[in-house]
Amino acid sequence: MGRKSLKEPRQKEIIKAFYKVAKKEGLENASIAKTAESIGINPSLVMHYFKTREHLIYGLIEYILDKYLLIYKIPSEYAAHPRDTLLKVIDNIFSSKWNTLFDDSVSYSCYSLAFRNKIIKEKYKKLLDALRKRLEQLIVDCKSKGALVAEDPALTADIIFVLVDGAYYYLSLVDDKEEYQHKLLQYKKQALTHLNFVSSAQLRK
Amino acid sequence: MGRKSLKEPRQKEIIKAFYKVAKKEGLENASIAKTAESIGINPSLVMHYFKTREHLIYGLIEYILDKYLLIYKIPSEYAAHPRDTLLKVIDNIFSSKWNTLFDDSVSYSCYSLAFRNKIIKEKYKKLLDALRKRLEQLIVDCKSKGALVAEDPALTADIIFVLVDGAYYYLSLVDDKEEYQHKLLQYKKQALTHLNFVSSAQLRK
DNA sequence: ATTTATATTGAATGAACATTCAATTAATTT
DNA sequence: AAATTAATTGAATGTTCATTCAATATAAAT
Repeated sequence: MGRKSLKEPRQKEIIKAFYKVAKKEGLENASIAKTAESIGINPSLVMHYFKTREHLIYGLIEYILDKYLLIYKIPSEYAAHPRDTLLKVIDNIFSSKWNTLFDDSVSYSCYSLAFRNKIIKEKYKKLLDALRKRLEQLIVDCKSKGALVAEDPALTADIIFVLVDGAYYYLSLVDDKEEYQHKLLQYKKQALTHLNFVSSAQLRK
Repeated sequence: MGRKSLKEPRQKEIIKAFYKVAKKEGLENASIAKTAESIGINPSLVMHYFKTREHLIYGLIEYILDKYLLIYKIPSEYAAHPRDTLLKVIDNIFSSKWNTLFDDSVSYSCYSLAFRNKIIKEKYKKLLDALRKRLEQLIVDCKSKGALVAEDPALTADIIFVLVDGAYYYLSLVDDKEEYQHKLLQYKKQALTHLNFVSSAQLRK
């Protein structure tokens, strides 16, 4: 009996609002008051659903992960063939789609908190590992079909994401659109080289 | 006439203090009051030398650059041979020396500010480019001695730093010492592979 | 010793902050 | 309709913050 709980949807709503404020003004300026005001609720309500501001940030990191995992969502017409799937995912990673998933500014700010907060560190590690695991699985699928050569799929996936993270670390500072596209393509080529795809000619042998 | 200016040394002293506070409590918690107190001066004095807190951060970024450039300082016994120099620098980059240069937490926090502040963005871009340029020069030196094959030294240097930045992005979240060392070695090998050194056997030909 | 420029202090400002607590409102069950 | 449970509000707390301004102290030059 009693009133139905609105906990889950409310929490998600608050996290989304918190993210929006952080995106606009920076995580360090994203306050509970601003968050509450942006969705027309009382600041106390935020505190009701999140013990502290830190807990709100924990929620935000889970939200980041959900968003980033969307790079693995690809149109169903690709999904039938592992090779096409993997190539499409690489396309997603090295394209403007990456930036539409989640604001890098917020992501880096959350990341920097990991250095002084164990829980955040664990959550972020989990995030990076989740992204790697999914890519590893795609590589394994390709390998089993003979579409590529990979001695150690986990390592390959890891190196690819090292490239990705390093790439956007630099690219985020590049304003010139041409330079941006040029570099992005270079980095993508690097990643593809690493993936060691078997050429169609070789496949036919 | 009038009193001698203490501007430069005082500014540097304040920046160092600011860095120390940021290292300990996080950049977002590094206040002018705490910084001033840590070196026993009045907060107003900080404001006297830095118009705003932002200007203090600008100074901090220049300080970061100075520190990071120290990876290129190597013992003189290596300096005679480009190959040894480059290898030593790679050693420096992929070793615990990297972390002693500058606190990653502070660095990432500054970096994240680039997304909402053009000046910081430019300064950080300059920082990354400076690190790349120095490495490029080392590669060019090696190339001219025939110690390695590099079609495009600038690109090679860029890719190496993409690997470095991506590597530490992940490694900063790894607590397990063994895993850390293992991964670090893997990443270092990647970097060395990219450098395309000519083997001593080939050199003798 | 007076002038001059800079260093340094001290007090005050108002704004924003996270968090608390008690009170009220709204929905659901018996 | 009475009881119950959760949602939501409102007011208040004390702290910290960056920044300001005027006042004072100190050193160098005339």
